[in-house]
Amino acid sequence: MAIKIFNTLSREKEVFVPMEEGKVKMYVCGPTVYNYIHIGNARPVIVYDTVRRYLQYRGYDVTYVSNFTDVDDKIIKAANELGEEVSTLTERFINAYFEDVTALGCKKADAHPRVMDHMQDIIEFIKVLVDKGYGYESQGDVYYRTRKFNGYGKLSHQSVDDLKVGARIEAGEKKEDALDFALWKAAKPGEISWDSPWGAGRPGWHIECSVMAREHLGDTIDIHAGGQDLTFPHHENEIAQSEAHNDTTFARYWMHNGYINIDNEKMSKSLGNFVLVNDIRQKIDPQVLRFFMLSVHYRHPINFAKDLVDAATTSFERIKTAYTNVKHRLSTTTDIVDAGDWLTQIKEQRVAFETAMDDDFNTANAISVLFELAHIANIYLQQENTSQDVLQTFITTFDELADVLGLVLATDDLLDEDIDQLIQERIDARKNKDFARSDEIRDLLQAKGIILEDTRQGTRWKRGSASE
RNA sequence: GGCGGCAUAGCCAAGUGGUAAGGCACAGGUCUGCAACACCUCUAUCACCGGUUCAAAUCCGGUUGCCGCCUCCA
Repeated sequence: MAIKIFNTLSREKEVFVPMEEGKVKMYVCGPTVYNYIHIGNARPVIVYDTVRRYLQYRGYDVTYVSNFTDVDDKIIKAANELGEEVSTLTERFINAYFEDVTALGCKKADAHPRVMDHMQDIIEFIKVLVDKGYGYESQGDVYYRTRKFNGYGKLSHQSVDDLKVGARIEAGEKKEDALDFALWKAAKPGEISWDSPWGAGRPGWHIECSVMAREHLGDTIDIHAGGQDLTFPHHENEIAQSEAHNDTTFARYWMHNGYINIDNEKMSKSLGNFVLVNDIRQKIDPQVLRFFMLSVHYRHPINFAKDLVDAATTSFERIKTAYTNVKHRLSTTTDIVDAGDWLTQIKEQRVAFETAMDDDFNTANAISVLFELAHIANIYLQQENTSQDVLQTFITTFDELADVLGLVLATDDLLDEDIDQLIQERIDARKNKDFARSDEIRDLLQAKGIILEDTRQGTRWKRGSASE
């Protein structure tokens, strides 16, 4: 089965065929680092990390690049307000970014290029655009001549004339056309700036991605991804810049993820409903956040609300419990019986998982396969005798499929000595039918977040939320 | 004005022509010393109207409601 990707360019699911067999070049637009990231920023990071993981699971050698925008108006503003150097500020939030997304189970990209480090490349790139007639200087600014580029509007499926209706024309316009956008902005007094053939200034917002994608991945990349809102103008402009410069296709597959709402409202500063990953992950298990995000198809909107996250916590728990219970059985029994058709059943689930992921990374369905696997495992655990082979295959399958989603089902299995002792004491108490003492210990441990479950194979425990 | 998305059970959410996955919650039952975990059973004709078809949640037309982009934005 082939992987299909919904390509914004064609607005259709297309069979994914990378340029070079077995290799995928992928670029994901990263954050502007002037604050902690919010959960809306986190969605693309999680989604495309999952895309990458699945491509790797499928055997592709993936080169994954995601940038940091560390030169920008908002950054300059924030730095001024805090009386901080721009680079100090960005360094701080880049570190925070890595902490946040690592907690969310995202692997680092192969490269995390920054605008600061590509200033010369950017200037060279703009020079070429100017030489080719796609760029023009105007009072220290350099603009891109959108009407000169034939394909302008092909990603957002808008004609240049339709776009023009909505374009804002500011007073003192220095552009030839309202649709033109800045490649280079002249520095205002006191601002951080770099020397260029057009005077001191800094890059426009869109040029960085064109340049860094090219520097790290080449003229053409396989997958370019980002949030839905980047389609226009950001990605449209990237195409205009790169294709005018490189004389070839910039990105072959464009992926765009949907938005996150908070309690059914758009997350916005005016509503004051921003949810920072850094805050929320102190309260909600980041693994649950990831599970929650992946439980909805990436192109659909997600509504972030406490009730829904609570439900996700319980749901995710079901899978983890099944996993833990299989492990418990594996460690407490040595029964050897024939595997029967169980291995086939497990295999079927793996195939179902792949089918779901092949279909434009349908993680919602992939997760439902995990539930199905958990269900089958639970039924298997009811068997009098089990096969080590089957149990182990359950574990391996759980591990591998969950890993594609960046989820970890294993929990640490170390207990404090005194807790271990209490569990032992309770086992003895139950043998002696001293249920009063037995229940007392169970309540005591539950208060500490240890949940006990008695089974035919003995007492097992798991961590849960500590009850008060 | 242009482009696009969404509307599926109490809640969340898949499904885009063949008669509604999965999860949470609820109810009944089994298991258990009790419980927990789990298992079994029960819970929808898919916003509305019309059309195409042997057959539509799924295609076409229309209506209503919500949302996004066109301006910094994941």
